[in-house]
Amino acid sequence: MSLPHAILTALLEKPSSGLELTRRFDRSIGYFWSATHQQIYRELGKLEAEGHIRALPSEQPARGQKKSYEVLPAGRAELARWTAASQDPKPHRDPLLLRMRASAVVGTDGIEADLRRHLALHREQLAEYEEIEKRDFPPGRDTPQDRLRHLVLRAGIDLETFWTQWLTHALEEFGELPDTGPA
Amino acid sequence: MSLPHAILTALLEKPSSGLELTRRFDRSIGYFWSATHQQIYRELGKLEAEGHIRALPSEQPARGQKKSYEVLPAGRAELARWTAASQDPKPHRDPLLLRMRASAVVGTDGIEADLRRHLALHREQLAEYEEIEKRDFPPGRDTPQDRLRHLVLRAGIDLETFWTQWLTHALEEFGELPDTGPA
DNA sequence: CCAAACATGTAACGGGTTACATGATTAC
DNA sequence: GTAATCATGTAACCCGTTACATGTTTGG
Repeated sequence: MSLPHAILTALLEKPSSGLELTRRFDRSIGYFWSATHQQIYRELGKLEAEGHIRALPSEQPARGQKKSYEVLPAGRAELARWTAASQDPKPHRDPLLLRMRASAVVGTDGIEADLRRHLALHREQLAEYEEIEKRDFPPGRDTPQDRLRHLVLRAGIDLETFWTQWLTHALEEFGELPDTGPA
Repeated sequence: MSLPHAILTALLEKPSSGLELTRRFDRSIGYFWSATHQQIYRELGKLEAEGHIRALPSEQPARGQKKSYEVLPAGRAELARWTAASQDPKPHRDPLLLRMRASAVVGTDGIEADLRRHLALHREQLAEYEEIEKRDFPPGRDTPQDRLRHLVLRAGIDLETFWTQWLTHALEEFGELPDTGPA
């Protein structure tokens, strides 16, 4: 039950249409909660039906017409409730680690190239985050809001740093590993 | 499409019944791919229908009776294919980071306690991983398989280390943060 | 014998993914 | 005017989650 709350947060930061939300989910918010436009439209419908958001009065007939939403007090209250509620951490699910474990059984042929590809992708993402940090959080001015958002970005940076280091280490091991074909 | 491959890996490491698999998914494999017994039974049925695994010949009538499976050559081939195939990294989805971002908008009331709880949980998990490392990967003896499995465990250790550090840092910030009520 | 634990399932639901459909606006 | 793009939506499928059902073995 996180998508509706991700949308409420985004709409509180700035009222938007479905497609604008989709674009924002490809950038900042999407860095730790992604969503496709289909999910977003479906969820916007639900949130409106529940009285958590409403369409800004311009009353277009619908299809093909831009429709912007804003958060209602009930929506803000629901978001505050959810944010403060205790939630158990969900177990990770990482296909790449699974493949590493599988390769210990069926052999490492072919996986090394993909490790390199992932390493390149994580390096790109890391560079992008660091660019954002430089641009949006220069030393000095920090409101409490800034500091919270910076913390979230730091999580992204540190996670990407971890992956680049781990993948580098893994590839070093592969260099020394005698080629294990299928057992 | 990872669960069937997680099961194939587990069965190759050691033929097992559904419940035994469920227990192993609560331990080692579950550290990066969790699954409930319902998922596992559903998937075992599919894998058997596809000819990737078969029940070990003891031919019990079914309900309440233990039924063990082993991997067939077709299953091993499918696992090798999947392991070597290129896969895009899936975007993260982390509710806690989402809540941090939401708390920048609706206020931080209530979230601090949950951050402490998560910190304690990640510390526990980290200690457990380090225990496993000490027990299963003593310095010295390392077959290629050992080194691959150790790499996977290191990923778990480093990820938990990241989270404990990040949460500690976040809680320090909270100590200095003037209480931001709902804006 | 009865309760607890073991062991295998079924059913319903919800969210995420993919493919497709359709109307409006803009650029050439 | 027509092709590309913008914008909103529908439909189907798969997987993960939760609740429940049912039979078997073991311990007291």
